[in-house]
Amino acid sequence: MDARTPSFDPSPWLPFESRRRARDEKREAVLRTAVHLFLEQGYHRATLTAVADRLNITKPALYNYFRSKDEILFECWALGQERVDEFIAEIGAGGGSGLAKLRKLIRSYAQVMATDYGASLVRFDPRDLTDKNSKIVRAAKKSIDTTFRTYIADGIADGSIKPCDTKLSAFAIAGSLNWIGHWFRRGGALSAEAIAEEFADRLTEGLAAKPIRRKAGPPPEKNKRSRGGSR
Amino acid sequence: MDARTPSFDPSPWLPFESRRRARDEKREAVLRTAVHLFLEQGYHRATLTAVADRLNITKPALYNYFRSKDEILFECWALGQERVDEFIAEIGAGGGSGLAKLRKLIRSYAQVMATDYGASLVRFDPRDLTDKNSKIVRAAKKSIDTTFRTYIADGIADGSIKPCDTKLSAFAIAGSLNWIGHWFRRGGALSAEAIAEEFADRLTEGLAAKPIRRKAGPPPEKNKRSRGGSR
DNA sequence: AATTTTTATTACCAGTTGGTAACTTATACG
DNA sequence: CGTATAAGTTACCAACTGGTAATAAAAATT
Repeated sequence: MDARTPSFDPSPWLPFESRRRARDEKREAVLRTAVHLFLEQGYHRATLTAVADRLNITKPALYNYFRSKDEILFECWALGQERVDEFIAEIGAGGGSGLAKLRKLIRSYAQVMATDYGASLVRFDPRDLTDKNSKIVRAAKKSIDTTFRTYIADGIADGSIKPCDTKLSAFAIAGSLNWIGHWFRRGGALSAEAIAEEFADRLTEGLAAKPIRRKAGPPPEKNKRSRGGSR
Repeated sequence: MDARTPSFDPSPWLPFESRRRARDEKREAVLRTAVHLFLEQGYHRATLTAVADRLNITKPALYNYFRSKDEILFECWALGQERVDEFIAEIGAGGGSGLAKLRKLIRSYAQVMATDYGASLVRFDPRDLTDKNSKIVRAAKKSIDTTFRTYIADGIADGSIKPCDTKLSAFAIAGSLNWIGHWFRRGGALSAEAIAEEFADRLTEGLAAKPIRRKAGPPPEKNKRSRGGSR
């Protein structure tokens, strides 16, 4: 794990690279610890001293990597948003009907929500950020909402989705997905993938113009219930 | 921008007016102001001084009615929970299939979510409360979840709802509903009643064993508007 | 080995805010 | 009217916590 420069290293660049990498690694470690603690205790209750303690350093050391507590919060959010931007770009680049794109969106979004950085997209309060960053967050949220609505509208236009109120439908779907960030627990009864699959079906069942083709077997079977109690 | 309209003052403590209102009325006024401010600024950013200011009194005066800030928070939550308990009792007392009960539940829950006290059920963090109250909140949340699951299971049992994963279905529905507390704005384009109606349809469309009977006319039209609030 | 740069620590401060004590004023009541 | 009680106000504090020198230690560079 130690990326220290080997003494026999011929390149004068590698030391620099490794140094930079070490720094980035530490920065990331701070974020990982911070997002975890912020989620666990809540942003306001979680102190920087507590974050530092978990990293075996002291509070002022954190200021070598971040300028302020709210900057850390913002970076956590940004990492989650990055994931979202990625798959949205992917889906946008690919083809398919509006319904198909919507289902992809749901699947990907659900899986991101099941991660710490993903949860930070909905569990943190933008009002804790600077005005500037708060605006960025709001714009991103708006953009996600627009994506949902666009795909739904696309689906209505191409006939894959029944005519419906795009705004309310988008809210309904986004609500179910965002909620994942609140109840999902790693290692629980449900895997992120299973949730993603199920939600892609469930949340579009009512919207699909035609019944959704299942992977195998005839439509619904027995009551497949999962063991209760997570939360 | 829910404007603070200084044109009229809902506070019982009018600057130079008689101060002989009932104690309970004042207590309620504190809660109304507090829940509003807590939602507007977030619990931690909202100071008791700010709450008091809006009521034309000073911070220590608040302590005539409440013992602490977190007690105020808890009472706000409790008022919202009271509404929920009420309609859950009502629905439980009435009859109907599992699907019918579920739809009633969705309708009522959606409408409560569109109120300040309702939103406080999902916008406030139980970790800000004392351990004791925090437990009460968690128990209540669990109970709501159980209600959702029970109605779904009832529906499956009586044939009104297609076999499905009760846990995930409950989460999906609750998520959509809880999300209302985050985006709903009074005086916006959508009324609480319209949202409630639409959600009762949309969120059960995929679950219903048989197509839902609409109030009138053939299935979906473009941009259908649900009108006529029941209840 | 000496020097510069990076990284971490100790010590500390400032601003905020929930909460309290002492005191004052208004209302109810005998 | 005079007294008791409830309700408000002013003044204040204690504790917490984000953030900042000043400084030491470690690492890289020369």
